Amino acid sequence: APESPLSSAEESVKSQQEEQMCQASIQEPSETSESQPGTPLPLPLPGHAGLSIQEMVAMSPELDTYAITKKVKEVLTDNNLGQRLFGESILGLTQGSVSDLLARPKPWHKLSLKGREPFVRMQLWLNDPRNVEKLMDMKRMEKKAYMKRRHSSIGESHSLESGLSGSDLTQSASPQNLSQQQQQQPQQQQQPHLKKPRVVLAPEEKEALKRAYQQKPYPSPKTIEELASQLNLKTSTVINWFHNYRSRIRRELFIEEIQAAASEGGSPSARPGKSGGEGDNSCDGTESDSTAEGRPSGSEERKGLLESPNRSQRDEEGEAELPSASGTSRPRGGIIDSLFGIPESVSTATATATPCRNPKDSSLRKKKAANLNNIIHRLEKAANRDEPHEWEF
DNA sequence: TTGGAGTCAATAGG
DNA sequence: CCTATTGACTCCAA
Repeated sequence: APESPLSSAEESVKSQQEEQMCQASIQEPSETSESQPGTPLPLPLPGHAGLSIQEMVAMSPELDTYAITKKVKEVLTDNNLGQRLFGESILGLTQGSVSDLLARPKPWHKLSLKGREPFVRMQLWLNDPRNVEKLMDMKRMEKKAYMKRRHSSIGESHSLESGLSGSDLTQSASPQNLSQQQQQQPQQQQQPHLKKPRVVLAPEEKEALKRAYQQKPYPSPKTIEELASQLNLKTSTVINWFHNYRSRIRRELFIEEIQAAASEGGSPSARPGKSGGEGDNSCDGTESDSTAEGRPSGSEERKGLLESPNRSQRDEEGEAELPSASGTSRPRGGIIDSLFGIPESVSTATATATPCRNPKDSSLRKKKAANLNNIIHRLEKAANRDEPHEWEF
């Protein structure tokens, strides 16, 4: 049993040594009851020397988020466990968030401390030999509770809203999120039930916004107002749209970055065939002549994500022992080291074929261009200059 | 204030 | 049921 060639050239970037632990505090549930070996607390984390997760996150070595999510997805589907259950009981997140995280994990080095938390939890969960078993138990319990509920309380109604979830998991809002409830605008709100309509932008509206984005990823308030009135949308909707779009575009870039890195070197290379362009409007107004590549600033490094093509990957659950922990960068952390001792399954996963799909390729360029615009925007801002024209006053 | 990071939660498809 | 998408909101830092 040879060890994995490993290597994974660690990079020793400047990595930020964040040792600033702020004493917990934060919002721990402060639940009254507590314990019970192995049960339900909202965010149960095995003993682990009593470290809080935040501490663990701070001490965690670099994790391969892509490999982790891949493995988690595999385990969940293989065992018919849903994202909702997993998210609420293991990560303390809602289904939608879990879906997003699993589908588009950001690279470790681009995550904030907070953003790393779910990945640390996932790794911890993967390391737990009884993870699946435990989740399945919860599933059963939930079902039981559900059955009981609908059987006995048919005429009863304690509902106001919030429907299900009754389960026992209780706790859904573990992390920080209390407060806030519904805060309706102080404008005529008579009945507590005025659901917000949930704006749904029409395809043409999205197209228009995307077009505007290509033109100016960071529109001025004035431009935003114009867009809003032209499209007949609330200003805040347009603002939110830009925030969200920028953020999501950025994330896709990270992903492509990962895939590119993963398939560097020997892989058959990406298929140039661009087939299918998917509707994206291909219009682009912005053109920038220079697409000169080259990393703008030396901010990022070239991560050594290379992996070696593993021949076979067998997966077996169970044992997860790893002889020695590779000395990743973090010096300290004996316990941690073992906690994160990657069980092989995960580390192996990485290598496995990355579906080098290059679904959309044309969009890549656009995204990169947008990224450049982003940088330009910042530089301009730093230089204290804004849009050239708009000096009016 | 502005922008970014994380999430929530409604909702569209399966 | 389950998962994916996405507008809106909270927190935080510059």
